[in-house]
Amino acid sequence: MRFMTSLRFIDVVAREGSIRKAADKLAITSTALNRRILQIEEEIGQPLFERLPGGVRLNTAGEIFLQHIRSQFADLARVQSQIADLSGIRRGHVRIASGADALRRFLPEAIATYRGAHPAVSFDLARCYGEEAEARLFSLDADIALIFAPIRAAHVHVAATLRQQIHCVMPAGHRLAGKDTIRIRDLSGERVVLPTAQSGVRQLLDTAFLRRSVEPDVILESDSFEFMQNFLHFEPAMFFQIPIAIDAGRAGSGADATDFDERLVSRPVDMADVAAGTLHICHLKGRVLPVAAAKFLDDIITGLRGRYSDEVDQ
Amino acid sequence: MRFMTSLRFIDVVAREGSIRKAADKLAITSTALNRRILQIEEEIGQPLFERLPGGVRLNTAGEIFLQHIRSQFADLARVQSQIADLSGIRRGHVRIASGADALRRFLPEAIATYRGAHPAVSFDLARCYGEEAEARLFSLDADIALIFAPIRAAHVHVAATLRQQIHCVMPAGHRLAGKDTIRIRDLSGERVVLPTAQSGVRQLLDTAFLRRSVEPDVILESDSFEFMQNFLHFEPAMFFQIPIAIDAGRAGSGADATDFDERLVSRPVDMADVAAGTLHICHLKGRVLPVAAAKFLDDIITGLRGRYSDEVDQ
DNA sequence: GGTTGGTGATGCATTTTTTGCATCATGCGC
DNA sequence: GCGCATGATGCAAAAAATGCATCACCAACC
Repeated sequence: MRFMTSLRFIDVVAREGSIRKAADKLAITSTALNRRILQIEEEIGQPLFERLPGGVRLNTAGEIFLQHIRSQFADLARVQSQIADLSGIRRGHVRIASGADALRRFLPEAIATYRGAHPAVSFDLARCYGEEAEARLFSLDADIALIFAPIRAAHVHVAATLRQQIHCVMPAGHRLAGKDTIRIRDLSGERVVLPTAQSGVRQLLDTAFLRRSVEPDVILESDSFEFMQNFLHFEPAMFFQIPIAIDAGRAGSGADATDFDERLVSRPVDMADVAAGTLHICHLKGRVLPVAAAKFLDDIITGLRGRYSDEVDQ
Repeated sequence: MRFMTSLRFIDVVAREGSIRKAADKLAITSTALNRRILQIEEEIGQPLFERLPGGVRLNTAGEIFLQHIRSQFADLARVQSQIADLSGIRRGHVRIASGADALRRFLPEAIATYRGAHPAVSFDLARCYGEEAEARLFSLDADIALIFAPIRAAHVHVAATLRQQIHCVMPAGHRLAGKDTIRIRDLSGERVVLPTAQSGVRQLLDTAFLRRSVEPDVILESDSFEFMQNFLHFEPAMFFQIPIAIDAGRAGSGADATDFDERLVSRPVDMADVAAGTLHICHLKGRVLPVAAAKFLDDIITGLRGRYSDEVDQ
């Protein structure tokens, strides 16, 4: 889009914090970029950046203008997908910000299913924690966010929620593997691997341990499910996750997904000890999503409702 | 705004229905304009106009894209006014679509008052009937509309309403001038001047005449209050209007404005005969108005509430 | 049926704009 | 004070937009 280049340049400069770095990234000279910015500032009638010795930074006017630029880009993408839609080719691009939970099994299958129906739609998947996911919605870097944590910002619209009980995962031979549900007090002194502090699962667990005055033996912290799962093959510890990280979420699959590592078992934590957390499926409030994103959002909500009808809301 | 020119060109071409005419209006050659349009169509990946022997017309993709362009312009104006606002100079531009009623006394004073406080704000005032006013909101050619008629379109947000009883205006010596309220049956055979069929006042009157089976002697139709008012100096007829067309709407002025022609009197039509109409003060639903427009809207609603507290809603 | 007057599209020379190079001025950290 | 980063600016080259002349097309009209 030729007529948008100058605006895109401003976005990049703002992100890089330096005209020269941005120029590198954009494969043009810093002088050309510098002059484009000076020109736009002149047209606006006010500077958008403050010049610091180490680079540039947006001033207030710049922040307002940048937000406008980003919304223009998002809107243009929506319009393009709408236009492409009328010619029958359902093409488009969907950008998702998701926590590691949903990203593991649920989204791969959901996206593959969607792409089966609409092969011209491409996806962009960013793994991030709640706060960053919200920021991505706001900066229009993501269309849809799946957040397993409380929603902080008022500008986020929650399209659907899914209640998820925390599960313990442990080797099949673990002394607690025989139980149907795990009580928090069973974990006292037990070797556990915790997710990172930013994760929603971790926050629920911390609350529970504190409330029940239980102190497990925390041998490791990780933000990678794959790592934790493989680690359990070598040391008989346990880690925690929510069902959506195990199930693919498709209707008809069993309580545990068929291909979940058979040497491990997953048992729910008793609801009396740890409250169920909530997976929020959201987008930016007041924003009209591109056709593809809106359709995909609709599809995953419908899919979840089919699989977990009781736990889905809105 | 250099980076918006191509988009503005598309808007003009769509309005003119011809590349050459648009080129004239834009003071460039048709070839340059033609190529800009071809280039954008190429960037979009689809034609936006269908080429007809007598010119061009938007196709569906073009209509979608044009709507996007207009919303971009409106949004840019808002952003600019927001930016200007931070530097203390409260500058801006407010575009109003209004019926003749409000345009007569109310808006001149309201605008003058506002400009007294914010001299850098300029105004644009288009006189039009209900449907056109709604269209102007939709095409983003107006920020605010004052419509004395039912709202038809769903995309219009009504910020406030003002109930207005219809009044008869007649020479002071008219045989009905002595009455406090006028009954519709009093008008049977009476010489009256009616507003044009599109006006909200006319529609209320037509209903009333029909319901009461009263047939006045319609000697004239006009859409100009000034004309009707002056006409009454020469022939003892009567015409109809709503209070806001007489009052300036300022708190503290009498029941009739001080400078209302003293050879004429205005008497309300009995409420049993003609229902009060509603003046709608509205803007486009979902749109964030520029600072100046939002402030002005707020001001006039506050002003009306002060003057007609009982009749103002929302 | 040819003519006229309108439309948008296109090749080529010209003008305008943008870009890149070299250089300057400035401020921070060592 | 020196080195090293930053953004700004003068000037020439490259790229893009523009204008002119012309073509192809269609509808209305004589």
